[in-house]
Amino acid sequence: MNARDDDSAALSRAPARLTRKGQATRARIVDAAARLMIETNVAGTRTDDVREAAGVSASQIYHYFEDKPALVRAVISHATDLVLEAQQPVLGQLDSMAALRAWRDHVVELQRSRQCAGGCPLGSLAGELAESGDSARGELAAGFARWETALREGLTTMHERGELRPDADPQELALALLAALQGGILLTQLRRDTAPMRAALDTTLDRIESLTTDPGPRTVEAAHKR
Amino acid sequence: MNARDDDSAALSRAPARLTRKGQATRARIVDAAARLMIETNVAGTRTDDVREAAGVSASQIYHYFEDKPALVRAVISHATDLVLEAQQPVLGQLDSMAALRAWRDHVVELQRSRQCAGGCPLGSLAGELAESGDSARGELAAGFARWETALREGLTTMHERGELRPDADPQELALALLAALQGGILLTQLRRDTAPMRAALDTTLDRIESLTTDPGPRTVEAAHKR
DNA sequence: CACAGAATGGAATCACCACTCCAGAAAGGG
DNA sequence: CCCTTTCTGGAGTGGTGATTCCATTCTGTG
Repeated sequence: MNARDDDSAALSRAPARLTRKGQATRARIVDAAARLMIETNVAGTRTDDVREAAGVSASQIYHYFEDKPALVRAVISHATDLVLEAQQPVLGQLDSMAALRAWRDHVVELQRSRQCAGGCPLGSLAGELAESGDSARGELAAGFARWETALREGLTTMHERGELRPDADPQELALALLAALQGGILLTQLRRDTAPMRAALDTTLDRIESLTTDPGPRTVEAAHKR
Repeated sequence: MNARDDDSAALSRAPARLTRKGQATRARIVDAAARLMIETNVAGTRTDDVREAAGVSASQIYHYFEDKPALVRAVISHATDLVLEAQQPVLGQLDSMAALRAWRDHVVELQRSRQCAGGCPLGSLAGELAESGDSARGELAAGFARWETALREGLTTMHERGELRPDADPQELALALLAALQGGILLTQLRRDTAPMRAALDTTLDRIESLTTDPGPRTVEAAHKR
């Protein structure tokens, strides 16, 4: 989704120019670090674990990154790419209730397939790093902003087409959807059960559907009032 | 809310009987540890920080707790008490839309008052410890279960009174509300702005209101269809 | 008030882990 | 194909932080 992968500057200590081989090594380090840090946690991941998983020597890591925090920043950015990619292609076309419901099914299935262990890659990094410095927090906020944008664009399209009532706010609904997903996954992770995330997403989607101008009798409200 | 504060057994290494003075010291340790671990994070909180903040000597901590994980478990339980207490008395009577909206205002104000820094005490512990062992995860799940119960009871009361439609599910709505709050706070923490948590909570509360049997023209739907 | 168990101080230990150093191999541009 | 720059291996090392030990002082009870 994002060829440059992460930083534009100042994240690496490495020389300005990276050899083809160097780029590959750097990518392997970020990839391995991301896997480990996301599966368990950042604090518990030692540089030596990364070293082994990436198949590099100790000095490599410090050849490409200033220090551990710099590596963590690269991991956050990479995690954002992973999360957004994992939701494609459906995330790019969230402009109908059917697409939104399909997206919901997709993310629920994603969690189910990993036995509800591990949270959202970006969300679990956020929980651990939110108060560990402004640079990490900014990186995380930027990641979520990209995600929110994807959600908002679909809702905005529906809004502009007149499929959502004029008084509906795509921005607010996108935020609510993202929050419902994050909170839902957290509870799902703790209970090892998808019920919380299903409840959270369905409730928010039902709300969105109730703001739909579509005359179809699909909402609970409509069914009730009929 | 909970006099015994946390464990019933096996959390302490301390002798079966605690002196009055011993109880006070133990409480001071848990209290200091909780403050530090919640404000920043668990991994970054050293036993020596706790020692200093609690005004005890190093051996005290190990007199009362097996090891750091055991202390962390006690902190989780204590954090649950703190969170639930901070929402009283409104949390105990969430049996009307007015009460729910008041609760929403209360938790938003709570975040605003701390400049949106730091997440939910229980939520941030959860994000950091969810994959750090089953005992911690169980303790966290238990904490959220207590919270969810409080929310569900209010909604169940409304349901039984007939203020919510028969097809509304208090259990599901309580879960959705808790998830919206957790996800909303996480995003709010990252952005240092209450907008995400307001969006998440309002959207979920609007959904609940739309499941209300109250004839009053208070919902957006009602206003629109009028 | 004696004494057994509990509480305390603080120095010492001990493992662990991020990070450094240096020497040598590969890359790639002119 | 030479020479500069980048890449790599791997053995340190310095600091940190969890945990222990033991001597000493309190507490509460019979």
